[in-house]
Amino acid sequence: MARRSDHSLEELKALVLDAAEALVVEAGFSALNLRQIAMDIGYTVGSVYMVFVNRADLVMHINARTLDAIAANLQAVQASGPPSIEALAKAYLHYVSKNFNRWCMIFDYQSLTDTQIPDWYQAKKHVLFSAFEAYLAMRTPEVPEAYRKQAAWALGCSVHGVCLLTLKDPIDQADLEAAEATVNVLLGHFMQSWPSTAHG
Amino acid sequence: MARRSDHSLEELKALVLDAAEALVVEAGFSALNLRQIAMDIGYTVGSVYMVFVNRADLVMHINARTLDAIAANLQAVQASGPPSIEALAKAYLHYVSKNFNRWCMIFDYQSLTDTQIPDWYQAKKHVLFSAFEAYLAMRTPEVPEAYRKQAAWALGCSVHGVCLLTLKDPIDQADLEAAEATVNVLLGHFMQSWPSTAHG
DNA sequence: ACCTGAACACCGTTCAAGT
DNA sequence: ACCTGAACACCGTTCAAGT
Repeated sequence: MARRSDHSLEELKALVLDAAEALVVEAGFSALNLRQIAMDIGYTVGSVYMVFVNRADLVMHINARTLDAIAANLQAVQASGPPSIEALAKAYLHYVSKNFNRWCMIFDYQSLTDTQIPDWYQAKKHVLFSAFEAYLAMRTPEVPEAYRKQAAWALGCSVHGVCLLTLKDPIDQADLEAAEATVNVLLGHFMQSWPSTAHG
Repeated sequence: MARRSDHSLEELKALVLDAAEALVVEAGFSALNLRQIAMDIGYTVGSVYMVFVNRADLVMHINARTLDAIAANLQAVQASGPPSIEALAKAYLHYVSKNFNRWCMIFDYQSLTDTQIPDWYQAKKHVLFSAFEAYLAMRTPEVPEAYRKQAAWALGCSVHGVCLLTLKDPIDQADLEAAEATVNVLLGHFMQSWPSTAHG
């Protein structure tokens, strides 16, 4: 069987990615099955290895999309209103609650791969927190950059931790509201004493 | 072959648990292999199912041990010095850094099981944050309990999030110090404006 | 009653063979 | 050059058969 005129390798890669993402959204990380993906797009398992080196690589590329989507979400919030750190956190919370399975898989990847995580992927993870940093820079430009970065990292990790421990698989409204309330308590107290004189 | 005089079922269960824990500590969640465990303790795979319902159940019981160990650690810190929330957080950080693979598996379990997580296990996870709550209760008894609980939950989630995003597999001293610094920034700012007048 | 060992179903991954 | 399909190694899980 010669090359299929149906799809280029680029297109095949996109097909695999889309099918895999659909499985994850539907039923989570454990449902990401290479044979299922191949069947869904009308190819066989071997073809998946033409466009991804292995399952971990596929997972990583789905995660990259997820991280990009979150970053775009946060940037949209920043662009479309007065600067507010509560609004940023709320946007993050909402994305997570609406895309829980995809979001969870970001952490599954770490225990999945034995090889070194590539730099471009690591960088994407940090982009998430640049929104917080930009907010702090705008509000308190006098604070040294190093301290500001650390504070943004602390806040990002915190909001993240609240999501992880407060939300669970079938997200209900109560969970989401509880997470929002917790985040607001956290940000409220933190920002009330920001900036501190003790930075440096 | 009749019942082995070697071990009672209780003892067999402990053998499996110890062997499994050793594998996880050594090489992480993905190394937890039932055939390997059986070989290590001189039984066959089937015997594991005499004392655990399945792999997820075994993982859960290892996690329960881990959570108990963390709780004991935090209680020891509280008992052995002046109350300090920084000391509590530092103890948590140190436990995580010294038992990283075991700690990580706590989250792998959630995406591992399809069945409902039992209440006694869910409760253990919350015990982690009771240390923070006890500290807040001691320091500011006038704050309403509900608000205090929420603040403790917020702080617990935050410290947790910092661990998750700052520490990675081979823990080096630099990572640990960065995590400590981040946590100190966070707790410093939060406690500086605690209690707020806006609680309720 | 306890334990084995082989079977089953199902993975990810590879690769010689086809067109 | 692209794609298949079968094989391989390795899982978790089950269970009839042994002692």
